[in-house]
Amino acid sequence: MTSISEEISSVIDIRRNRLRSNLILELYQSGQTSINKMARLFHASIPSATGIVNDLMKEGWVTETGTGPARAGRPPVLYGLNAQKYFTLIMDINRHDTQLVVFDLANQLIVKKQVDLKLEDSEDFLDALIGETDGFLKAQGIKREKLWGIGMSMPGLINVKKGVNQTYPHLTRSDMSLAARLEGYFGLPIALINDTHATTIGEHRFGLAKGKKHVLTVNIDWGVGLGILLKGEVYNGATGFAGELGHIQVQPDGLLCHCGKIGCLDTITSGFALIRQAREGIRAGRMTILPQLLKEGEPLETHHIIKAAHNGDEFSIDLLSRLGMELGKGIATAVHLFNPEIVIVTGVLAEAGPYISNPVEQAIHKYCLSDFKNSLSIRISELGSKARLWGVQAHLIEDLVVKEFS
Amino acid sequence: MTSISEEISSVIDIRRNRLRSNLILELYQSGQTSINKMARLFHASIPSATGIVNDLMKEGWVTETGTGPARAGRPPVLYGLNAQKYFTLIMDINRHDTQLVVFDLANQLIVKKQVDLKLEDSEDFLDALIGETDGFLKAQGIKREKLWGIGMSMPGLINVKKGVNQTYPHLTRSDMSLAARLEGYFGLPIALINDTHATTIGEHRFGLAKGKKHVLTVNIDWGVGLGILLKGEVYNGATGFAGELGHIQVQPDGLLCHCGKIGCLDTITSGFALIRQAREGIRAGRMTILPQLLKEGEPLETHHIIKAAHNGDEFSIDLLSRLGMELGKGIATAVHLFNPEIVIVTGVLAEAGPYISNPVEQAIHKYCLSDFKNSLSIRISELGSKARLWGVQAHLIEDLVVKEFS
DNA sequence: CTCATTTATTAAAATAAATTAATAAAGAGT
DNA sequence: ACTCTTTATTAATTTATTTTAATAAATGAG
Repeated sequence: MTSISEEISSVIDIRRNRLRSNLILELYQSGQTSINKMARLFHASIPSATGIVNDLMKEGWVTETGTGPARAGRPPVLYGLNAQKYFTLIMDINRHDTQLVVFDLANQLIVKKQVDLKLEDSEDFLDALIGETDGFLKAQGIKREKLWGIGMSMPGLINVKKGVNQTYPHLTRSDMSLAARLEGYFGLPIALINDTHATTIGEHRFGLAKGKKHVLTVNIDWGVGLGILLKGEVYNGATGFAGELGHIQVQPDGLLCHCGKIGCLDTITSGFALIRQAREGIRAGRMTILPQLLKEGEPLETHHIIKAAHNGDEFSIDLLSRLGMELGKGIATAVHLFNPEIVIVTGVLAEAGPYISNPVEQAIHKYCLSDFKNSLSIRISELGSKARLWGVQAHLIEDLVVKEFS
Repeated sequence: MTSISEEISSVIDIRRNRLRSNLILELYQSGQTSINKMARLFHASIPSATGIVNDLMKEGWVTETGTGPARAGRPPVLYGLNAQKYFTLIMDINRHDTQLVVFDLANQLIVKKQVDLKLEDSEDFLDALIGETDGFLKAQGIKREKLWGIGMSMPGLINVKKGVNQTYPHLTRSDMSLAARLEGYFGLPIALINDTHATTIGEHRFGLAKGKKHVLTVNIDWGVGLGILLKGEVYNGATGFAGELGHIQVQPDGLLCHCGKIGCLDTITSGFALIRQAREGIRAGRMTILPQLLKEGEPLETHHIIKAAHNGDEFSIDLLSRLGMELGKGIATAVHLFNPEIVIVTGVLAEAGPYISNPVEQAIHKYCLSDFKNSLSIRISELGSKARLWGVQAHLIEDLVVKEFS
């Protein structure tokens, strides 16, 4: 026995814990696997894998989930995570609203609530969020003990190490970081992640990017975000800001961006820019059905323009097409630098479907060297916002597993 | 004993080989380490690490290299690679000439020969290269048996898996890839790598980027190349083309690039472009000492312009400064996408020192969000072309170790 | 010179894990 | 129903490796 002071875990413990966490993660990611497969995958013997799986079953982490297919002979028993061992709480926050979701460990949605909380840079926001969440959990009768941790996605430059969103500094009060405050209040581990990064993980684990190693996700919402996945892992950059496609300069004599620079991509291809362009066009007397779509006093939003386009409104189609071209040019730049296998377009503007994706694809063909194009596919997300929610979940769980079995 | 047909290596062999290759790589990269450190590093016990080191010593891979410092008590014995176990042959090829270099495993230069072979896209080139190399090895009395492998760096889009340079397709004859031909002729493993990628590895292992995790290397030569190192590893992209900064469009109404696109960065900021700009200026009658620097009939080259700038020639300084600004703008784009810790400028134009680096830095300040700048440093390489040579060497050895101890 | 301190070496003991083998179980095909 | 094939289970055996401990070696400090 080692004394408490010299709590240096032994080599054997380290290796055993590594195997345990590998197994848990594999079970989470694959859904279910046989012992044979796991043993081969992690270079362990079958008895030894069996032993660990049995331990994990005793501890309630793992259950038998059925049997697999067999060409001949006895079919393998499949094991999976005990989906009810813990639940997770996901807070998905954006500028329009906030979703509170509870998942089980099989990514099954348990309960969900859409809350009318728009992200803004104030101390009050976090208080309101905590209040809403508390109410939600109480109403649903979900005890803190049944929660494994909290995952939180939001737009902005997120410094993961510090647990801070630098785009919304006022969410951090005095000396307590955003993550620390939530962690303190709920007594649960928090995983903070940028919304586009989360989407990328979701698409990689469960969507169009499954099995791919090099993936870009373009998220067109209020601004333009780029999610990057390289060698099968999310890439964050040195300080977590990688992928700021929205603030590369594309027009030297363009408009002033909210970031203070001139002619950023954001000033042309964001949801914000689209509305501005539409308003300008309407004011200039362009023919369009857009004004008719608005109720008395209702402000113009992106979904109106998308709807108009789907109704054949030439003006709206034109706006989306121009936006797509410019966006495609920006994506072409990213493609030259990252050389990905797949680019996935997501976000509110992805609802515009081919009105966006066609010009994007066209621009990529125009601006990319053929060497890049040949190995590249451009797709509109099929998972939609589910990618982001599942992405946060995957990120959270991967984080928790490392913590739990360190 | 397992029969030959069922050569499935056991779990124990796999683990042991992994530890062996880890140790060898660690010894190569660190130069020398103590057994204690290695055991801790790779989660093995001291006796077990000792055993493997002793085996490796018997096999001639490892030698004692001295003793390390000790605050108190017996100083640790340090072990290192046996530098003479094998030598490596490095072929460093570019459009001006070719260098043949033999290193030992401690990266010490054994012999070096500069060969007057300019890279060109023809079958003859490879024959000439093989001939020169043969002669070089014979003249130096270096037997094939003493060589562990051959590392080869050259510009162009290199498909590592296929062993082909797609920019110079004629180096590949009929059905034999470039790498396969060399491998066949010399009977040695070949590691092919893009020159800028090699430079990046060199700077990371032995230069300014040592210890950094996220590094960009900008190589300004005939064209603009970008070397990318993320999470401590070189990043190649899905098909090995990542980092084609030179062919992102920066001028919608610019010049036609040799790649067929319009207004690529290459058309403004490459060595080729610099000479074109200088010629145009001279023809337009700009005041400059450039013509005086040229001997009768000598063609203008980049080093003339750099020399003129160092002599205070305003025209040349102006040219370099404009080029630096444009290059900096391009780098700013890459910085937004990769969020690196350090950007290292290398290549022939790096010789221009502050005439290039100052405007580059200025442009980055102008075009980068402050979040990126705060954690970023821009440096001119201190290793120069040594970075590339050592980079190829490191790449080759890392490759060989994996092959040798699989 | 002696002591304290640290690394090295070696061997013995203990443990963990792999390997092996034998048997059982669960289907699929004939 | 029987064979074939594969997985599962279990136990015995063997091997590898860790752990422990005791001793030796190397150095600096007092």
